[in-house]
This record gives sequence, C-alpha cells and structure tokens, in this order.
Amino acid sequence: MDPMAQSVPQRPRVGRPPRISREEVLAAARRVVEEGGVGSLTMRRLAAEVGSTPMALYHHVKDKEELLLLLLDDYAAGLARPALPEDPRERLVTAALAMHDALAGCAWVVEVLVADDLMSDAGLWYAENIVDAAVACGLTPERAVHAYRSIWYYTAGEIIIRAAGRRRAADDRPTHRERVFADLDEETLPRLASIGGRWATLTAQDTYRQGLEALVEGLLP
Amino acid sequence: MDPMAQSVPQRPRVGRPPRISREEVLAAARRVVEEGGVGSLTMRRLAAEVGSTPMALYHHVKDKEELLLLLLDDYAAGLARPALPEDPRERLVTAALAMHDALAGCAWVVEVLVADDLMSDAGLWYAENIVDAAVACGLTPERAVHAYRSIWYYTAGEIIIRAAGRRRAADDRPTHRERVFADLDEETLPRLASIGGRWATLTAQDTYRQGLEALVEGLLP
DNA sequence: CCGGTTTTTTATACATGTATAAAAATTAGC
DNA sequence: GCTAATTTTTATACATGTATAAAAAACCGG
Repeated sequence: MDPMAQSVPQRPRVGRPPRISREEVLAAARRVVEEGGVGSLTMRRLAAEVGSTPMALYHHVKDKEELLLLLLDDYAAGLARPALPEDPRERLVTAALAMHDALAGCAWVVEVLVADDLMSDAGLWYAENIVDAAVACGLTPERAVHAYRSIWYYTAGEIIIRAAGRRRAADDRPTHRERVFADLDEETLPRLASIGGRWATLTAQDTYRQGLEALVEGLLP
Repeated sequence: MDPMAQSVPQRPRVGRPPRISREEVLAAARRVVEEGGVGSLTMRRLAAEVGSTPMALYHHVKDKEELLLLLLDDYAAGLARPALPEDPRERLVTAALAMHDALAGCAWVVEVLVADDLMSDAGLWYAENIVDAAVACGLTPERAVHAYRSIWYYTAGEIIIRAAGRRRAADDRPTHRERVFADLDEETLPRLASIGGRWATLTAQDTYRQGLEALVEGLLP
C-alpha cells in the first residue's frame, strides 16, 4: 500500500478481468463513424465491432451521449490550433472563427451540442483564447466570460440551426416554410411579404463571420 | 364540379371515412403534454388518448417532429404580442426579447428547434417586427434579414445550450465539466485557471439581454 | 479447495418511433 | 348490386437505447 506507488497502472486485482476497454470501445466507435457516419453508430453495431454484447459497453461508457462526447473530444484534440494574431481583438475573432470551423467540420456535432457543451479538454483551448483576448481588450474577467458565453450561444446556434436547415433540405418534401412564405399576408406581415422569395436565398448565405464581428463590436468597450 | 364552390369544406367523398382528425390528434396531444409534460407524449399514448392505434396517427401528421412543430405553432399563437416601442432600435430589442421569452417559456421547445426553425405562422410575427425594425434603423432589407438571422442564431443557441445545462444539472452526476475545471493546467490555460470556480456562477447568470444589446449595437450602422 | 466478494459480461425485456402490408369502409362506374 | 378505386385504419414487425437481473471469472481469507 505504498502511497507513492504509481497510481494509474495499479490495476484492480480483483473481479472478473475485462475483455474490452474504454479505449477499445472508443477506437471501434471511431472506425464505425469514419466509415458509416454517425448514423450507423449504434450500441449493437459497436458491440459487434468490439466482439462483445451491447450491454457490456455500458461498463465503459455511461451511455451513448457520453460516447459521442468522448468522440467529439478526440476529434477536437486532433485539430490544428491556428496561430493567433497579436492584436487582441483580431485574436478574439480568429479564435471564435476557428471554434466555429471546428464544429462545422464535424457533421454530427449537433447531437452532442444539444446534450452537453464542449467544455471538455480540447474545447477549452478556444474558451481560453477568447476569454483571454476579451480581457486583453479591456473587459473585466467577469464580463469576458459573459462575452465568451454570448459568442458561444451565437456559434452553437448557428451550427445547430444550419444543420437543421440542411437536414430539411435533404429530404425534399416541400417544406412547410416554403408554403408559408409563398402566401404571406401583406397586411399583417408586409416586410416579410416584400422579401418573399428572397428569404431562402438570404438565409442560405453564410453570414457567420459578419454576425460574429458585429457581436464582438458590441461586446467590447 | 363548380370551381367556385367552397374549396376547403368540400370533403373528399371517397374512401373510408376518417375516425379521427388532425385537430383531434392535436387537441389530444395538447392534453397529454399539459398534464404529463412533453416526455409523456408518445405516439402510443396519444393513440390511446384519441381511441385509435399508433399508426393511424400517421395519416394526420407526418411524424412526431411535425406533431411537435404544430404544437409549438399553436403555443406561439396563444401568446400575447407585446406592444412594441416606436423607436426602431428599441423595437428591435423588445421584439427579440419577446421572441426569447416565448421560447424560454416552453420547456420542450428545444426538441423542435433542433429539427426545424420556428418559421411557421405564429413565429413569423417576431421575424416581421425584427426585420422591419432593422430596416427602420437604416439597414437594407438584405442586411436586415442577415441581422435577424444573427439574432435568431444567438437566441436559439442560448435557449438550447441553457436547456442542456439545466438537464445536466438535473441528474446530479458530478459533471465532467466540474472535474475538468477543478484541475486546469495553469500553464496552458492560465486565464480559465484564474477564473476557476467562478466559471459555473458566471455562466449560470442570465446575460441574454446583455448579449442581445451588444449584438444589436454591432449590427446597426 | 471452498465459500465470499468484486468486477465484468451476458441474457432478457421493455418502450419507443415508424416501415410495411393487409384489412376495412366508403364512393364511382357499370 | 357488383367490381374497382380510394382512403383510413389496423396488425405486425424491426431497430434502437437501455433497465434489470443473472451469470461468469477472477481475487481473497480460511
């Protein structure tokens, strides 16, 4: 019982020895997602992949949500961290853009975002840089955190809403929206009516950066 | 076959007569949600409520997602529409706040947001007023739509992320986050480390309005 | 070697959304 | 009235996440 003994590799010498490990499960999950997309990642498929049974997985991850979170973690860990400009304001914007790009590059990220919020390990790098840049811009630490939070809401919202839009576009049922926008009441909704068909085009445009810069503009003193 | 006949009540005189209607299904869904929360709304339970079978529902709503969207619609239709200030900028902020409050008042709204985006009927009132106010503030219609869009991302993001946070707080497993924030590396993440325990407090605060005003500040000329 | 303890794995079961196909109930044409 | 067409309802089935409880496989003290 030497307290200075290596604490991690000190395996528990009791109980039935595990046939699979969390790492194996994660590695298998990566494989499955890589080749079949996140839609093909089911607990049963994953169990088959590691040569075990579905319920055995639950001894290594709490549930599927945690599994996805862990996948996202190591996706984020593998990302290049761009060099950030000196100027604090530019640094802030650049870091936020990098965060956004990271999320946008991972199609299934939405499923995790609605469940948890990326404040784990790899994701912290973005938070660190954004908060730090905000402080460098003259905000108090408290307001810098609030600023980060606002940027996070905006960013996560953009990712999620746009993903929803893409999903909607995928199955090509003529959307409720199109019908609604087709016959807008000019009396009660004159502005939208005057925009009419351009709405789809306009909202399809990528204005993340524009909005981000506006937000930053308003947040900084 | 008079083409000028009432087009809507002209019921189709052919085929097996329906035993349930979309309106009945919706009314039943409202009852179920009202008394048991959205979690208790299952297709089977709903079928039982209308005295039918699960699959019969699918002739009146496309799927559960559409059902929720319809529920949200008439929730929104029932909301009071606040009087808006004259000053366009205040009007913009007030309308956005009203939109946010509307969403925040509906706990299960998140499930719909991630699937579709509230651009249906009742939700349009907010869009109309926000876009119109933005134009009144001097934006072109195009930029006004973009501005609305940014506000929408920010708002939806706030609602979704905060809901996730609340859900996480509900089941009291000591979150990954707490553990992560407990031992931050002061070398690589000095700023977050210096904030440390205050992070939870700070991010728990409601800063929606603050962020909104910053965003509006930056969006308007 | 044996019974107890601990850990991991397995088996079984359930609730859910919904696909598919059959059945039922009506009208239209003859 | 009979057959075909049309619409709605029902029955059955499947994949999914995961709860629960039993089983298996290793350790320990005797």
